Amino acid sequence: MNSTRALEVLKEHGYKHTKQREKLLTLLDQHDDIYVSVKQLWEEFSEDFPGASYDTVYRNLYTLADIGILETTSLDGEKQFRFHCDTSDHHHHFICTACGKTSAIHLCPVEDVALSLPGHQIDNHKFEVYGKCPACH
Amino acid sequence: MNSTRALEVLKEHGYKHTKQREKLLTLLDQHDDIYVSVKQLWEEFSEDFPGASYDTVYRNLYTLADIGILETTSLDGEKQFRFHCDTSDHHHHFICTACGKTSAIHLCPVEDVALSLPGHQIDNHKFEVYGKCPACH
DNA sequence: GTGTTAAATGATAATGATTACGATCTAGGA
DNA sequence: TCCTAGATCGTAATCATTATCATTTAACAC
Repeated sequence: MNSTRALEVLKEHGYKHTKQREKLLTLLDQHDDIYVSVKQLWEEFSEDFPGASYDTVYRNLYTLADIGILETTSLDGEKQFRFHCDTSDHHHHFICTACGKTSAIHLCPVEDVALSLPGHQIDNHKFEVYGKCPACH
Repeated sequence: MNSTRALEVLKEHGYKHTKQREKLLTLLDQHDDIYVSVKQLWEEFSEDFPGASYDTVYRNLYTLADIGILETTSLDGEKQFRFHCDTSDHHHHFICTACGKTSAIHLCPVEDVALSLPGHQIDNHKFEVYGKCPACH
């Protein structure tokens, strides 16, 4: 997923193309596969839009997550955002706790778990691995 | 883990035995293997200690988690607590989103993940499965 | 049992993330 | 160009978490 494609998806969902959204998507593009906090994005955003409402950044990030453009996680009680991976296969992420950089993990045990929990209805799951990426290690 | 053993562990760590801590542990005992929020515990706690400080419940829960008596998770941005499992083997949890009840999951893919991420230093990981338990299903 | 002291609690408020709301502005179609 | 729904701004409310400090209390020595 990238900003160009994201703008199309926004349109498909009836959302308008605004300068603010374009800027926000550009920022997300720059962070590529790195999780970024609302606060950091708002700070970067404010360089181009002085006095920008925190709510604007916040609301748009949640909108983008809602329609599947972004994926989120929560680190230390703070939500983090990044573009949703393009790959169609189900996968998870290693997350570097130093820089936020992520690496895909292409194995998931949830199928096996389902077998070991008869009578349980499984709605979703979370599997994340934390540590230091090669660059930060 | 139960309240009796927990009081011993508290003592081992140099913490005092107070009526409040005893009550809190009793409450956790009653919830057994169910994740409970600070707020709910504080409400139940307040029945015996009217006007109890929220901070007392909160602080003690974090202390108990620090010394390994409790384990925590975060649901909808709210921390939840339960007694740490007695079993010494590494495991994870299925969590019922309706009642908070947990079931142990005795398989973990983190070893395999480590192999697929050369150069990464893995510090910890989170694997949780959410859904409805047999009773709530 | 009494006194001492460090720790715990109560009362209150600060902090930070998230969410809400009304007024104003603007994108996009008529 | 005009109109209108949607977006943004400015501000503030809400909620979970954390801090502060005076008061109380558990644990220990005597």
